[in-house]
Amino acid sequence: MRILVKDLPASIGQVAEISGWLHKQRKLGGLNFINVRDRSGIAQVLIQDKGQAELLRGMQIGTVLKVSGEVTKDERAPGGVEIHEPKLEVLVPVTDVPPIEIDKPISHRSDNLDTLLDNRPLTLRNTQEQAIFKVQAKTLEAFREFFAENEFTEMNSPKLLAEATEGGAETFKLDYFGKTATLAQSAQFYKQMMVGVFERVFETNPTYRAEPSATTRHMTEYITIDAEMGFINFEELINVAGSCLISIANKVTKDCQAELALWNIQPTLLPDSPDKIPRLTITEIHEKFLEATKEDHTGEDDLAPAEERWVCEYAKENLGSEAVFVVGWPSQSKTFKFYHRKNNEDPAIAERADLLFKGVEITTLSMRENRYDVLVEQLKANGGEPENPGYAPLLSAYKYGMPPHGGWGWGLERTVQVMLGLNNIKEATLFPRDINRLTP
RNA sequence: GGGCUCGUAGUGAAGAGGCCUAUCACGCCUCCCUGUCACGGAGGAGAUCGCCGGUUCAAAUCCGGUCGGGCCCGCCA
Repeated sequence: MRILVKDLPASIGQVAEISGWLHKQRKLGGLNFINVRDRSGIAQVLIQDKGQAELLRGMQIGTVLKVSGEVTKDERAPGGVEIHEPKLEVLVPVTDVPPIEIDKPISHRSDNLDTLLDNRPLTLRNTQEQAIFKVQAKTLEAFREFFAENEFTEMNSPKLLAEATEGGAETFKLDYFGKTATLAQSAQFYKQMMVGVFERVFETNPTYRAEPSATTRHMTEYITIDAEMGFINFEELINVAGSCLISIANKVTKDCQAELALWNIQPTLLPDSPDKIPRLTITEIHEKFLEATKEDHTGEDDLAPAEERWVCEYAKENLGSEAVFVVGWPSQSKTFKFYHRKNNEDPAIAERADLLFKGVEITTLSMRENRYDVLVEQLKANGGEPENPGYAPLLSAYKYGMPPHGGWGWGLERTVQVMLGLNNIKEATLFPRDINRLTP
């Protein structure tokens, strides 16, 4: 019966059977070492028998093997355990030489991204690549855990839509039985409608943007962690997002030590409570950045990427946090969406914040305007037509009782990208889609 | 969409007018090797230098075009 590589130490002295992929061979003549990889790790097998060694002649990395032999304690073996006097069975022979080596770190230089991504089915077998996506899975798990603890209900909204109504991003259009459908650019309206149902909802959903962006942090398809909650104010909303980041960072730090070590990641610096995550206004950041770099962005109603990187470094050095909430967004600006809520005391300011983490904008959160009449006004002011049938479901939810509410869209891949210090978001995506890439 | 940049064996790199019949490392093949773990040693195969055209006695190298990447900016998650 098969056991996993990770359980070998518990079987010392016994005959055990493992199955997996041939990951690496080191032949020393009468003494041959092979590494066998399964889902739990990599085991060393010592082959001395000539006949057994001969079974591997011509077998390439990736050959699927069943190996049974005596589990032996040996300080010289990695992990202190290896399999001796094995009986090998080739379950699936691989005789073609793989296009890429997977037993050592694969180049992540931007010039070589194509090789990394074109060969995804193989490059993902590399343990360092696997680590990225274990961290991503753990991050998702941490999100779900956080949402469960805070009584959010998980939802799923349609990605095939009749037309684009939210505005802002370009949408993909496709033929839908003779009509035109669009791919969802966000779950915004649906999660707001669901606030009227469950108060607190979240969704981990694919999001499609037809923006011709060519940067290290944009893709045409990515995963958004959407959350929306009712009966909350702006300060509370920010603190929930901050708590969420802290609990994710803590869980990943605790549960992914081996994976983080593979990428030489230092522990994340975050305060122990969300109210201690710095809040800086756009104006403050423009001014500090100007002072520090002599580069002037004052007066602009958004941050430049260089400012985002800089302010996170600044906060790390001076404020004990690698995360920063950017507040003080002007409501007279194209960054203001019609469903955003203006501050009651100062309507020139939107109740909106961006969460920057390790130099990248990972989340945008805002309070939503929950008053029907004001929403319709803002929609008109934004050039929208309330009569457009696309708004009907949302307006219906508003008309029949929407509490004060707010929420966020949180980029999963960007979060993992910065947690692992990766240069390009595509490195943190299994099968990325961007302006140039539709395969594999 | 704008600007800048890069395409050399399967992979990663060097070569920047003639020393190139293109170099190195990894991988692959053959042989040697009983404690390797980036094993080591000996030998071998593998590249019309992205493609098309031009300049030149001579082009991987210079020029133009083209195709395919990347980075930055705009925009955003």
